[in-house]
Amino acid sequence: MELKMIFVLAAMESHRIHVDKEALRRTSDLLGTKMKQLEQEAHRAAGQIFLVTSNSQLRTVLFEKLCLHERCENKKLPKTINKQQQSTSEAALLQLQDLHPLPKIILEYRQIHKIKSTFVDGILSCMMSKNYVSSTWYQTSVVTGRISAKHPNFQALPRQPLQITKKQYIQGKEEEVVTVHPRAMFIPQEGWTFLAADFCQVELRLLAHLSSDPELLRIFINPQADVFTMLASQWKGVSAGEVTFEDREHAKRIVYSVVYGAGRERLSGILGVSAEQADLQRSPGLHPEDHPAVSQTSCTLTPGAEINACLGSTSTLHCSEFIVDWYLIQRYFVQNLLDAGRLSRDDGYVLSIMGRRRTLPNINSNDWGIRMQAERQAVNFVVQGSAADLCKMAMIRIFNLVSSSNSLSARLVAQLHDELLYEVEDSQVEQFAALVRSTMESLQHIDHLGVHLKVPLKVAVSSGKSWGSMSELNIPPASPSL
DNA sequence: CTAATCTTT
DNA sequence: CGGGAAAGATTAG
Repeated sequence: MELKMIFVLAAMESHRIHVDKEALRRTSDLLGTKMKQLEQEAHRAAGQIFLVTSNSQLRTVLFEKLCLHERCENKKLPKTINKQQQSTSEAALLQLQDLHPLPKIILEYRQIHKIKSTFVDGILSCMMSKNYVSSTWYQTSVVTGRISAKHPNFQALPRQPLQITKKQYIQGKEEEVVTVHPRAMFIPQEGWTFLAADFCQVELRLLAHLSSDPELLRIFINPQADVFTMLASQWKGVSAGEVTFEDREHAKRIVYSVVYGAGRERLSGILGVSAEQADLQRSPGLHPEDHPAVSQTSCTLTPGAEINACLGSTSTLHCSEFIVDWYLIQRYFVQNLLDAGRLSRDDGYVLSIMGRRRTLPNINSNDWGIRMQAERQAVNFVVQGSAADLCKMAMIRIFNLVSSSNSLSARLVAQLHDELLYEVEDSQVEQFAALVRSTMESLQHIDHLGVHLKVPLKVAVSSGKSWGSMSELNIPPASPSL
């Protein structure tokens, strides 16, 4: 499979992705002036001049000059990993933001700085005198078998636009809100359209298959609404239609965090609850040595109620009429992998669905922390690695179909792990969309590799005239047998 | 929780 | 002056 991938990646790498260079230059200037404003505000708030990008200088201002840590003894402020210094991380600044104006300014500055340096100026530097980019793609740099991209890292461009308020110094003008969206800078060539095909909840479907959890299987076998939307709607107590992008994303993070073994600290952070709040009761019946992450913390999502994080209780996240015990899935998944022969303790390796292997020498370590980390990596590898296998197979099959076609001219532009981005001639969009979707969904069964997933694969297709403005494309479902 | 890349100090 | 580690941002599940 990886040998066949070489041709796919070579074709993708030689494709020129057009960029609106002028728009990129304009946003660079815009963000530059905004950052200068924020820098001045920061200096004024601090009462001195300092390098806003330097965390060590910020630490001096925040804790030695303003002594903000002395004013929040009830809160626990994060420390740096190595030395036991006060951290200037996002979590720390969020704790401090009500005590002083400076933390908020720094948070906004960092957000804009990241966008400007990496996604605006960074992309510009990848273009030199051209008006297009071509990433370099790697097949061997990710341990799970995913592919990665460099210069630019196409897989890490912000998905959400950034809103910034532009201060107007012209009399009679109101403040102007401008949205900056790096993805919108990428445009197809004249007469062509971007088409994206996304494997829906692919890792969760693989988790259902690999764990054989009946409730999780039922969610995917029955034609259902989006799982994360359902979870988010019950969590927020609103209808599915009212769930925002952020709500769904939050629910998604909670689910993946729990199944991949997040501990008390991490989970409380994601839930937006302090670790102390998550540390209320300890159930005497459980032994933390056996299942540290799960027995220390678990979360309950009940319809219309807010999230409770508490120690020792079992965690269930209700999903409409389905009640999925994510905690239980997490707890027994390592045993599932051992039973299925996907994880070998004796030989210290783990296998993906298509036989990709990762060695895990620490799976038998005497050090509890090291051993548990290897177990989390085992769980994550089987799911993430299997998803990577599926996506690579899809890329190869679609590549071969296009190559052997007389009419199709679609080109692969990028791969975003579970999503394929193509550039298609306007007249071929619908035909190609149907082909991509049926090819991807057919990977539920791959006879010669012995792959037979217990749940169907679902693919969502969208198209647009820029990468920043893609809209769902409704195509008739594939009908293999009539 | 897992897996990456990129920029700055 | 430059290599490397650390921190903190982005992405994907």
